[in-house]
Amino acid sequence: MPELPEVETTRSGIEPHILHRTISVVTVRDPRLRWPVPPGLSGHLEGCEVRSVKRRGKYILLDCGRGHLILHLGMSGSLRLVAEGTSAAAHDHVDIQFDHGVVLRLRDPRRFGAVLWTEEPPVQHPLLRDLGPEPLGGGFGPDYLYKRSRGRRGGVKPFIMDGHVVVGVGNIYANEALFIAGIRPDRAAGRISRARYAALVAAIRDVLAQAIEKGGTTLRDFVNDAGKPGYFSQQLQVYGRGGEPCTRCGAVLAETRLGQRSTVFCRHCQR
DNA sequence: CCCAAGACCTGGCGGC
DNA sequence: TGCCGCCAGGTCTTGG
Repeated sequence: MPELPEVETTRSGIEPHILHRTISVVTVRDPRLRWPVPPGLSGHLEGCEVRSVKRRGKYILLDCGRGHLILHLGMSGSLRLVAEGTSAAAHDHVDIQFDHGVVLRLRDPRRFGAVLWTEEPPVQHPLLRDLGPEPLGGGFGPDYLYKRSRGRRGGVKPFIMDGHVVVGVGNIYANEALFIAGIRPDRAAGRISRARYAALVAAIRDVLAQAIEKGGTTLRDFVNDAGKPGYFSQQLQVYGRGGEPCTRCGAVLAETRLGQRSTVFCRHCQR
């Protein structure tokens, strides 16, 4: 999936095109996403004006007045804006057409994404209710991570990738942030000092904010709303560089698996 | 509660 | 060229 910067880039990219616009037709070509697309989705959405386009973690939230649309892009999902009448390609599962001739189109080859409807405030939805703080917002900081980590014996990388601890830190940026902070990904989360968590928090914020600023990293599937790939991946220091030299010390970067996720780090620079 | 592993999918790549 | 195993940006669910 898109990581948080890609989701935010998507959100900010679609917002000006659909905010205060009215949904005219909803087409579900394949409802088999992570959870089935609700059968009544068209009825809920058609005739609604989009009142806001927000994000919580990696969920994109459309306020439709009588309810909220919750979107998640999974591993391979993307949202694009196309002109009404543009033919759908493979994996274009859901279209949300607006009355000004624009279609918001969800493509998701692996179908790990989600399209859900809720009539409650979306943050009360079971999937969002227990999420940790936003990494770029208040409520996330060295003290918070330090306290949350006490007693935890698992590696710090799986710890910061747990959305119930902090949202939006995916595999790419977890690797990058730990490199920048000089912390080994497999170090027990509960045995890291407050000072080192301060460095980690700064690194997480830095790497995410920079990626958002650059419009999101692209590795494979992500395409922004203009249909052009992002270009941030060449700036990655460790992710995808196992076996290559560390940009700081030149040592060969180690590659291993942690929590079943590919993990790259420098044995010399990260302790 | 914490943690590791399994589950859900398709497509692209390297190796034989 | 074809087939096969492995890998991929997430995260919910299950079992110990």
